[in-house]
Amino acid sequence: MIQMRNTFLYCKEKLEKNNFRITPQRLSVFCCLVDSKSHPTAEIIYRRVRKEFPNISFDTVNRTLLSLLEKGLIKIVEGGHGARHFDANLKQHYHFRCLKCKKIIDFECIEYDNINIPEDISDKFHVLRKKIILEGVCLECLEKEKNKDN
Amino acid sequence: MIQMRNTFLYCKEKLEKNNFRITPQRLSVFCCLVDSKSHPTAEIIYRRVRKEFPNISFDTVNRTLLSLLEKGLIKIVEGGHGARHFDANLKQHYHFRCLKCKKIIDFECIEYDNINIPEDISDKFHVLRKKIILEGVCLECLEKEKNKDN
DNA sequence: TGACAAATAGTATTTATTACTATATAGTAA
DNA sequence: TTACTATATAGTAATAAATACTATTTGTCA
Repeated sequence: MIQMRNTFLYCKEKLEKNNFRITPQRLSVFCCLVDSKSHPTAEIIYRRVRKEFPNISFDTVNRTLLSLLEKGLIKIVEGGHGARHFDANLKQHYHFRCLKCKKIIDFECIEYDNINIPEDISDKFHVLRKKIILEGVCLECLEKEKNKDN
Repeated sequence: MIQMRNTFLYCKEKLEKNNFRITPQRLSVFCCLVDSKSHPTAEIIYRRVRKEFPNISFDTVNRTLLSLLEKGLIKIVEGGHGARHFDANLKQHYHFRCLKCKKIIDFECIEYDNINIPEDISDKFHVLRKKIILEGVCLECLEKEKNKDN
């Protein structure tokens, strides 16, 4: 994310621009995700926000995430299994998924930024975005495999 | 799929090569998916196979799909929502997803086949495959939108 | 043909997602 | 500052998807 002065101000501004009411819960959920370097699930965000708002409900967290998603303020990172992950990094980027430990790594790539949309697709569909996911095994998991075999 | 003599023989052969026991249920599930042009969910396959095996259990269908997946005989097509979809088309191809009606369209693309793996990724990970998903709105849904507005 | 590892049916459990309703609150305008 | 109202929230329930369990059955191979 373009080096921001302050998560709180960034979030507040974004919410205002998108006609959201500024509630402490909503700000907290949004800030929590923006500050997160990984890709938390709704459940994880729920647990974190509860430290600040002990009786926030899961529904509020989830609903907030879905409404932020709808306005394009956050994105979903598909894990390929289990609960969905959220991501507040709006800069074009791609993901590597480890099939063993399920970790998801972000990366940027100019080549990928510039790939074309095939004509037979752009003829028939209005393409809004692209997702590129590389799948494989991370070095840690490869090591573990090796040790097992010996 | 490379024009196959016969779905049944194709499936049987693949199962044998991968040390699967040849059970009628397993063959039926696999054939059902291979014959499907779309990307059915486990639930859909379950309903279809039940016509042939009225008391097959959902667990058997799902377990079969997961074991085929593990051996690389089939793939998962992520819908981005709801239940996961399966695909027996092993030829490298990509997907367009309509964000409105959720339909998933296959397409092939030589440019995409040839994109490189960034060095900083191939250094740190053992990449096995890539997924490219284009997202947007299909023409049918665009039309529906227009009609609504008027 | 008999033995046995593996697969299945039937069902239960867990996990993830979405929905509901009474109450509370942010934003607005008097 | 206060009162109003649409929206958001807490608490909980319901639905949907994925996985797990066990007694029984069935492929496979000797």
